[in-house]
Amino acid sequence: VKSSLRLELHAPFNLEATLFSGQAFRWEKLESAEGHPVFQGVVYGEVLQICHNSSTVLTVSSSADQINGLPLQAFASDYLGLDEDIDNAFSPSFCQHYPDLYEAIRQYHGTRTLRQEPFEILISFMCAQGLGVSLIRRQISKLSLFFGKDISITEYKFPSPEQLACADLNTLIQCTNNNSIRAKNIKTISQAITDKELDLNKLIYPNSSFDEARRTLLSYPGIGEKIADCVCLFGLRHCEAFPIDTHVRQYLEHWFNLRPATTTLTSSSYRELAEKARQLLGHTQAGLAGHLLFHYWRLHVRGMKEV
DNA sequence: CCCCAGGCAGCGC
DNA sequence: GCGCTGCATGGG
Repeated sequence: VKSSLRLELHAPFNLEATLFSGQAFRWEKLESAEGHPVFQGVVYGEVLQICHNSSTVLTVSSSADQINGLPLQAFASDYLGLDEDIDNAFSPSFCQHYPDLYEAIRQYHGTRTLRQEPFEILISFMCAQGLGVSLIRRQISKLSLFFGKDISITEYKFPSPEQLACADLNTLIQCTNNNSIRAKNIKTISQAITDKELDLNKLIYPNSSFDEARRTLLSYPGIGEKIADCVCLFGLRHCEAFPIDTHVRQYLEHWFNLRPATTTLTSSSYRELAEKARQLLGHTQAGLAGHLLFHYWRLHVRGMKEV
């Protein structure tokens, strides 16, 4: 550990829910003998440890005093989304119409949407099609183990686009749950980034509009409406993105009686449904509100485990 | 054995 | 345009 600091919180923050609500796949909870648990992750090639010491203080330590060109404190507040206006995640009219639901979700008040590394998020959600979280996490760790650079005995940097572009296809297939189509799609988009055909940084808000970012992503094989929205929300800072997966589809129908026009989600019925959800939840923070509902639905209605 | 997991693409109609 | 199916594997 090179650098360590205290971070003052000025609004409610839920570290555990933020790291384990299904938007980050590589964070670990370290055993702590006593006191508060320490969470560890690898971001931009540096080891980051965070502990929620009290309701108003985080302790952050890292293997570097700068991450992604920012001083540790500035990086951590940005990465964790501490500036998000969580008190307004749900509009006044939503709270008025759904008071019981709003009250139930308050146990996760303080859950943020992380601003993660665009490339890692892109590949992670490309690995997430129709699989459970345990299989998704396994794929991400294998990719890091086989192709990323080792930082220490136990920690691996997530691979770069170059490393995946020139990866041995059979080794890559081993990492992607033996799905050769997925492996090939990951290679294709990694090659496009290596060749500078695709620049994810240009798609980060506000460098590009939400519509342009998702249209660009959709032009690559293996990326559909849902994955494009996940990448936009968790990796590209587009807070109006509203990913619709099987869980979201279920709760939209169960709680709000919102249904897509077709039984299998086509592009147009997906977009139509997402727009209806934005009208219900508000456009500016639809992603955060949807993420909170997603987390609550999975854990408390479906009874799934966090990790 | 079944069905479902943070889906996508290709096909027939 | 819509609906079905293959892709893969672990867990309930």
